[in-house]
Amino acid sequence: MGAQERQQKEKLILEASIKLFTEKGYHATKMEDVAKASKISKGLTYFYYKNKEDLYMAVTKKAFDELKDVFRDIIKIKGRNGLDMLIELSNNYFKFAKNNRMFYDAILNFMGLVQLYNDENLKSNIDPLVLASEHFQKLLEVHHDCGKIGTQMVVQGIKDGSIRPELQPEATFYTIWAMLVGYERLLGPVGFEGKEAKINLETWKPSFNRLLQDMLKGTFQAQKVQPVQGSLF
Amino acid sequence: MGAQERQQKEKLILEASIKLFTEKGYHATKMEDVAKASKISKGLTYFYYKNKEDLYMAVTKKAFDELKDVFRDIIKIKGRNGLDMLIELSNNYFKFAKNNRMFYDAILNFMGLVQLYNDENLKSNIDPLVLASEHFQKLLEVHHDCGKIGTQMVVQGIKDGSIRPELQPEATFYTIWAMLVGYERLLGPVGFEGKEAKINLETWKPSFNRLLQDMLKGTFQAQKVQPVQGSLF
DNA sequence: AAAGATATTAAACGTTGGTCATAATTCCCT
DNA sequence: AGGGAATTATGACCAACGTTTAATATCTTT
Repeated sequence: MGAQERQQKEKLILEASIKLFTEKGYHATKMEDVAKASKISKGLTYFYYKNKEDLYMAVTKKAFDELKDVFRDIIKIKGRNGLDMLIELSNNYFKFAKNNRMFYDAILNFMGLVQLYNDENLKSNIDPLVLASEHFQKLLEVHHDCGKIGTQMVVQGIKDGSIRPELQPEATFYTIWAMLVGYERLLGPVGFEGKEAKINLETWKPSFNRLLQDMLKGTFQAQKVQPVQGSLF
Repeated sequence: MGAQERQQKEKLILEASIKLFTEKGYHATKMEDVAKASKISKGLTYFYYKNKEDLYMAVTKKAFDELKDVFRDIIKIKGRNGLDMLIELSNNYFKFAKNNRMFYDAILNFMGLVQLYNDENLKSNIDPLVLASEHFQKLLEVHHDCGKIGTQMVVQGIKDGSIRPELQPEATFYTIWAMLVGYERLLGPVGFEGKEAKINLETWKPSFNRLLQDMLKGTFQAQKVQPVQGSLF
């Protein structure tokens, strides 16, 4: 069995675990379930992955890859200005979070891990085996890849005039991404009843797009807007 | 032992667990550790809390209470306009997340749970014992309390003229909160090296405050800003 | 084909969340 | 006060599950 076949087998286990994690969640999925679904013995999973959490890191890597595809699908289409790209990105980002919840949760979980990782006092809370694992290390390398693509969109927008030139591309994009993270987590599930309208991610989108435009084009100004639900700015 | 003393004992267990969760994290803290620290037997902890996760829900409730105090401390000081309140709130929010990481993580974890809870397909992923627990139910009731206080700040701002009157207070506040959530999670740990400056939560704050003002006052407009680090808008 | 490296298994281990039978303590009624 | 019911408390026990290990099979190389 060469490196090729080994990768094949790793992939088999990985995909079985993705299926199970998605269906039942991380905790409800037992290592034996993964083994059974991969048609191997339980022990062998520990030959390919250091432990359950390491396996989850591999899943997380896959999650970032998928998210990166969302970013790439947008930037690869030519003939659109940067601002429009960012607006579509935001829509697709929410779609991704909704349709790939397990992946998205893995990404957020990793962001939490990074917080521990960057705090010397808390680093010890991370399982040493995970810390040392190649999957985790790889994630530390690549978890800004999406940010890099997004930054390109801002650069593009500045070039084509759809975004104010005095903005710092990288910082600007991370600001937008931070908004997306917050919106999804806080408003995605809420759907609470405001006094004037039902508020949820769907009714919010127009407001968000508007905010984005105002921020990036610098055209924000007080104006009469109809008090229609979702029309925040 | 009346209801009073029962509460006392619950509190004892709760505080022991808070201490341990904070020190070692949820998973590294064993129920026996909690029992030992509370000077009771392990079995008894299951008399007062349905299971470990239920105990964690009680901790989460405490976390929300603490966060609510942050909100209240700001609104109770009179003589400031709504916009200034929101700006100070954002500063204190980040401080809270940093200085009470375990609590803050509990809050974010609960937000994730709410996502499952509101999706009929995923509701079953929540432990039935937790679903039925009074602590979880209570959380469902109160987890918007902070939002209500924040909304009051916007209302106040509209009244005193520091915030544009056409904004919907509730929707506006949740937009701000969503930003805070995203900033903290995404940028808090990052501290990455941008091309022009080191970017982290600290250098970001001025930009964020500026963004807040522009959004709420409607004074956003293209203008020359020095390309100083952190001065995004 | 022997030696060595790699892959695979089944069984065993150790930890730990959760349960249970039982005991101690408190409460309440006559 | 006495006795029985209700409550509070214990710690041994169990089952589940992540992880390890020792033994075996398979492939690779020389």
